[in-house]
Amino acid sequence: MAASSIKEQVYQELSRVTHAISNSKRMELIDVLSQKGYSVEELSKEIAMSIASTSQHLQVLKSVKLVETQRQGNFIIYSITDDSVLRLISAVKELGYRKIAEIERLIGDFKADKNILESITIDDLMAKSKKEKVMLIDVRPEDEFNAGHIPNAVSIPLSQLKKRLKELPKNKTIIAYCRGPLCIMSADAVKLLHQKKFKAIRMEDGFVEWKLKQQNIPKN
Amino acid sequence: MAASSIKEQVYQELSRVTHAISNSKRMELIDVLSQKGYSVEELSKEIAMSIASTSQHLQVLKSVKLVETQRQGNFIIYSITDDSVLRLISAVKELGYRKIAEIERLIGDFKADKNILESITIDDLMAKSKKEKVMLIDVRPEDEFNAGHIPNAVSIPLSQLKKRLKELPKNKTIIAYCRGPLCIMSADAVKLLHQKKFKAIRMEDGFVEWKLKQQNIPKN
DNA sequence: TAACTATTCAATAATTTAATTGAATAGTAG
DNA sequence: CTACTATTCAATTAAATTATTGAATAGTTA
Repeated sequence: MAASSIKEQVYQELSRVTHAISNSKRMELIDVLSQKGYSVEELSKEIAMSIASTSQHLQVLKSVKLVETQRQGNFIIYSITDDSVLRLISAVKELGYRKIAEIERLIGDFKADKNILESITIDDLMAKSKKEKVMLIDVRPEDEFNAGHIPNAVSIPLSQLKKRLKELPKNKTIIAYCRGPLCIMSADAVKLLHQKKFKAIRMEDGFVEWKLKQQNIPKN
Repeated sequence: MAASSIKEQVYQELSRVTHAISNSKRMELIDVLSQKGYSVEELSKEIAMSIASTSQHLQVLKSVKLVETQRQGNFIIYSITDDSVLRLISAVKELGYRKIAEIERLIGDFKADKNILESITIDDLMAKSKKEKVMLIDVRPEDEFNAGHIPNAVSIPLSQLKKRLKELPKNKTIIAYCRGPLCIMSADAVKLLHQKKFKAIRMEDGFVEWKLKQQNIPKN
C-alpha cells in the first residue's frame, strides 16, 4: 500500500544519512570539520588520502547536507552544516566508546602509546575552577581557536608553547585542551610543561564536547 | 606511524556502528525495537522481509551492540541495548527531518495521504494540560504500552477504540499518541474520534521522544 | 527421548561501494 | 584575456553488500 511505501522511503532517506558516515574516512572528515572549515586539499592531507577521493567523499557528505561549501578565493571551504551534525557524531561516539570493547581497548592503547597519564573532563574542570585558580589553555592551531573556544581559554598553539612559557603562572594549575579524546596536542603540551616544572594537566574534552554539554543545560 | 593507525582503527570501529544503521531495513528494525522487544518472526512481518534476511540484519545490529537477545521459551527476543541507541536514532532523525528536503516532501505526502490535519508536540501537551482538562490515550498495542508509556496516559489500542468509546469524555480534549512521527495509528484514532464527535487531536511524539526529552532535564 | 520449531548458517547472483589515475572544468588573479 | 589552480568528473577494477533459497542447528516441549 501507499502508506507503507512512503514509510519505506522515509527509512531509506534516513539511512542515506547514516550511510554517509558509515565509512571511516568520511567519519574522520566530519570529525576534523567539527573543529573548523577546511579546504579539500587540507582535508586530503589530514585523512591521508588522494585529493580526488577526498573530494568524492565530501560530495557524499554534502549530498545529505552534513557539510556545506563556500568559496574563499581559489579554495572551496567545506564545513559542517550545523550543530545537529555534532550531536549525531557525539551520539555515535557515546555508543561506541561505552559499548564496543574493541574501541575501549584501542583508546587504551592510544593513551598508553602517547604516555597520557592523567586527564580530567569538563565537569572536573568546572569543579576544579571553583575551588582553586586555574589557567585554561587551548593548544590547537590559532585558527581553530578563532573559530570557537571554551570561555576564558587562552590560545597558545602547541607549536608556540616553548617560546611563550613566560606567559604562564607557576602558582596555578594549567589545564590544556585540544580537539578532544583522540587528539594528542594537549598531552604533548602537558609533557613539556611538566619538564619545565609547571603544574599542568590535560583535559580530554575539547571545544565541541564543551559546546554540546552547554546545549543540554536549559535556558531558564 | 603507529599512532595514526590506532586513530584510524577507532574511526573504523565507529563507522561499523553507523554502517549497522546505514541500511533502511535495519533502520526500521531499530525503530520498531525502540518501542519494545520483539521476536525475529514478528520483526520479519513488521519490516516485510524473509525471516532469514531479518535474522541476518539483526545479527549485524547485535555485532555492534545496538541490540541484544534474550530467550523466552521458544523465541529469541531482540531488544535495544540501552538508551544510547535511542539517542543515536533520535540524532539521525533530527538531521534527516531537518536537512533532507526529500524527507520533508515524503512526510508531507505521508500526512496528506493520511489526512493528518493537525498535531501537537510534547511541549504543547504540557502547556495544554495546565490550561484545560485533557485525556491522554496511548493507542499502540497493549504490550508496547506495558513496556513503557507517558505518565497519566491510558492504554486504548487502536484495535479496541471503537468498542471503548464510552470510556472517553466528551467535555475534555483527547490527545492520542502512538510510536512517534512516522506512525499513523494516532491519526487513525483521531479520525475515528472526530467522526464520533469527540474533541481529539494527535500528538506526533511518542513515548520514546518523551523519554529522551526527560533525560535532558537535569536532576537538580 | 522424540518431535517440533524458531532461528541461524551457507551458497549464490545481482548490485553497490571504494580507491586510483588521468582528464576536464570552473573560477581567480594578474 | 590568459594562465593558473583547486576541485570535480569519468572510467576502471577489486571488494563488499544485499536478499534469497534451502539446509542445518540448537533448544524446548510433550
